[in-house]
Amino acid sequence: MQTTSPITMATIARIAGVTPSTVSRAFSQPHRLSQGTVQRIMEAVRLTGYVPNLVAGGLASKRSGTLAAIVPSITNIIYAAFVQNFIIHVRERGYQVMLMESGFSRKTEEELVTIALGRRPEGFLLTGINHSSLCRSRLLAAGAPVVEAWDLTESPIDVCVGFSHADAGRGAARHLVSLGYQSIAIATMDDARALRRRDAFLAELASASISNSGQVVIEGTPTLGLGRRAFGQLSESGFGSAGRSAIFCSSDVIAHGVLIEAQSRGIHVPEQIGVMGFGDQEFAADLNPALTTVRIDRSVLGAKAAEALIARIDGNEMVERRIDIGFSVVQRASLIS
Amino acid sequence: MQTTSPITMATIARIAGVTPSTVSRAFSQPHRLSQGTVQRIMEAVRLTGYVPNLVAGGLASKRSGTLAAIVPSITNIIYAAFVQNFIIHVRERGYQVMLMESGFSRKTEEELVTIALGRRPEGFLLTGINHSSLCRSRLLAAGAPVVEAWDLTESPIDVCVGFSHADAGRGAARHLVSLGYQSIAIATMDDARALRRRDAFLAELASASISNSGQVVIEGTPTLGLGRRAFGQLSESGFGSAGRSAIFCSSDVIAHGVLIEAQSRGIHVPEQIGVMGFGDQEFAADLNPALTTVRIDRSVLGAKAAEALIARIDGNEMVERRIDIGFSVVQRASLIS
DNA sequence: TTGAAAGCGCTAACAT
DNA sequence: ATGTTAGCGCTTTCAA
Repeated sequence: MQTTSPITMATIARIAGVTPSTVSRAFSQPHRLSQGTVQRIMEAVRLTGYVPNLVAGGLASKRSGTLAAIVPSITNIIYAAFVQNFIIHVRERGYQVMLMESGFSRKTEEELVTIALGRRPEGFLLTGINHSSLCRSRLLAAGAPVVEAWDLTESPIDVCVGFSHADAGRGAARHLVSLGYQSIAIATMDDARALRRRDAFLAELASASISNSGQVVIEGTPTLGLGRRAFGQLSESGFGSAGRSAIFCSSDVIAHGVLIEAQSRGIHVPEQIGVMGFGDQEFAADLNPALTTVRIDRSVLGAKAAEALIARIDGNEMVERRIDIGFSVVQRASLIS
Repeated sequence: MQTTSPITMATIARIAGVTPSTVSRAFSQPHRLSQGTVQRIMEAVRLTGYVPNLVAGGLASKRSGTLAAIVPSITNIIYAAFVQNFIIHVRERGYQVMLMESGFSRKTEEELVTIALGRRPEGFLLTGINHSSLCRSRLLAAGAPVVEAWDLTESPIDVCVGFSHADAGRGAARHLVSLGYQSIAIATMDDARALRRRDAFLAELASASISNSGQVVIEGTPTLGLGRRAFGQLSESGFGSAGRSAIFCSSDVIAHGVLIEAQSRGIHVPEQIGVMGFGDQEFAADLNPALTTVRIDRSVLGAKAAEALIARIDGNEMVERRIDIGFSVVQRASLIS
């Protein structure tokens, strides 16, 4: 479909009685043209409903006006909210985003990068710091600015913006310990970042001489059902029957499932068992009891990622290569304080 | 950023000892070339890491390989899941999707269509049948295939795929009536489709001589908090104190909020009040009690929309212009059966 | 302030 | 089976 119409810049030029280059200037630098000319051109544009072909423009100028964004999942609200903010910010700067979904697979991500490369985006937004080596090398070869979000590393492809998952895991553990919990379990997703949080979480517990009272690793996308099942398993293996117990979940959704399963088993939260989530998603504060969680500011993350990527595209070498947005623990009713 | 490199088809041609058109054919119709040639070309590609410039290709062939999709919100799981399926299907056919968010605003949608048009997508996926007249005329002028999803109309721009919201609202009302509910309230979002469901819902109640026992119209995006508040209002205005009561919510998320608020007020569902949602989102079956709802098959919707759009792009005029995917009522524990 | 000319990197007849 | 020749619709020097 050549869509729009056979109306091109030449058409407008003819109607306005100028040459195509003048029409081009009327769009890109109208102030450098005489007022009358610009007016005649705009009139012709209105008359014909002409919409400049950005694809052709991109080819000629070598600026596609396009950014590629690859996230693990767009149905996972945590990434959706993040990329939504990113998109809003870059749109203000005139960029269009091609959004792709890797499904947490490095292989898929690599393929998507290749596909995206074919459209010559001016920059890339990736999720995480874990990429296949072919993916890295392709990106490096392309020389396109790259922002890796949701994590930090000493050696980003270009620049990374996120927070330390180890610190977050440790922070969660410390919070539970400081509240006096002694029997602590964890229900974690199996993606790299969640596992990194888990490792630090368990290490911190160990250093506080609290033994890990149960662990469930969940595969796939976090859902209420998986959260319910995780708590079911833990509960049936005896967790919660001794001492002050709490469970840390690697996602608010899982924590929510745990809350529901506990409720349906007649186990009271936080009286009998404390529950802690991760993410501070929209719904966390509205649950009953309200969910204690680790807050990640997704809108700041999206904004910073956009800002950094655009700065890099604009050739700003001064951009910090490692932007830490931090996190915070939000204490709510699902844990006894 | 000209990204990738200065490697072009000419580079590959030189290395492989052929002309650029041969290289082009090696990608588009390798079977029409001698094996040796293809091999030499692919070897050169591998060697250099060459990635064809689809932007240039699109310009020359007048096929951008791109589709524009505009949804109300990507953080609303219902649209995210739908568009996710759509994307998966069209990718199989080699299409890239530029995803945009209208925020339920017709004005925004119109602007996005204009922006998208500049990139000459081969087709459009829109949400709903309600568009500004300028939006419609631009699309018509462009002559691009358009699929309007999530609703049905006798006069689509091109083709529509969805279900009857009036039927769905009526169906929900009938279900409640058939279960013997006599005091019925509704909590609805304020978007056009939800309001259409409400109107049919209330009309059906009236024709069954059941008076509407309360109505809350909610603005914005459905959240648990809004659902809780809606039930709070209803409850405080006396709803639920007389007769067999139920509340129909225009979204599962709202219904979930209602469940939580009822629980926190010590009101038992379904014993004291029945709750019915809309959408049958992933979590509906995992709530406690499991949520009765109207099921819309979002994966079928996404698939059908993709299928229809591609058929239109392929010039198939035989495509049905009105594809009804229907809906069904799923009875679960949140209503007494 | 505007025009002329030369591509951007590729595809698509048309030849051979 | 491959090469030649024109563009696709725009931007961008370089002139005037």
